[in-house]
Amino acid sequence: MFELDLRSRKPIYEQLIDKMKELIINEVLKPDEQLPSVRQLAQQLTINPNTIQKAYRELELQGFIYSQKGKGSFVNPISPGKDNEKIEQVKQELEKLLLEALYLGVQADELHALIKDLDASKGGGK
Amino acid sequence: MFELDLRSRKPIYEQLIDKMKELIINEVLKPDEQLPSVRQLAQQLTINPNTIQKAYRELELQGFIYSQKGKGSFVNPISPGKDNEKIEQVKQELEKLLLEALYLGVQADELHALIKDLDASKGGGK
DNA sequence: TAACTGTATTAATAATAATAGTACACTTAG
DNA sequence: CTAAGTGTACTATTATTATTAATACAGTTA
Repeated sequence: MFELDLRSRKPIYEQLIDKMKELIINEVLKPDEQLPSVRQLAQQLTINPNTIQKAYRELELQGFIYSQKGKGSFVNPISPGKDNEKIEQVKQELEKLLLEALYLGVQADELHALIKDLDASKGGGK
Repeated sequence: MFELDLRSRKPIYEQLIDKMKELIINEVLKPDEQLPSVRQLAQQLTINPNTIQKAYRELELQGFIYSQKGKGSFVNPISPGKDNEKIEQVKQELEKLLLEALYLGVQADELHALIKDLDASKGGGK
């Protein structure tokens, strides 16, 4: 389910966070679906449970998952209009990247087309 | 010219890279304009010259600046159609962020509007 | 020549990432 | 209730990376 690059300069727990976010955003992991447990995933990836926990803690902070003692960790269903801070943050990052793309010569038309495609395939599996 | 957060978890040299890219992309720093020297900027920010050098080296690798022994470091004018790898990389990051925005409920229309604004103000100062 | 530039190297320290081991509280199936 | 699973917390240790420090060298320019 996960592929890690142990020799990357990017910390393992950050790679985990990115992969998880990707799976959640692409709805491979559905709302309220249970994630692999800290120990189970650690064994599967042959890394330390503490590293998994660090990733899960961060994902919970960012609002992507929720955890319950004794039960497990689950995908957090988005509550519209609730994550205003997060949305603003993402918009800011987007603005920076969009400016960079335009600076590099990417045409606005191409960006519009990209959005259109992504929006169309939203929720539609892949 | 630069504001650093020394107690941030983000390394100083990465903060420097981000600030520089921002200034270059927003054309506050013009093509072929000379950047502050390694030692000068280090003294101004009261950090080590090696840290500045590390940032400059990375910026050069990423194609944003070029450096010449004995002369200085300068903003690299973009050469259209040359930075294909970089463009692809930025597009990939963009796709991830756009998906996240859509997942959080941001409307496609809003994204289109954002691009339109950014594209319109391109090169027009701020 | 003198005073700038970038660049390279080595060493030491500070900060962070990752592992290891243990413990506790909670949930659930038996 | 018990056993085995869950998340969570904590301390300690090691490995990796970031940062500083001090030089040194090569090129440029007034």
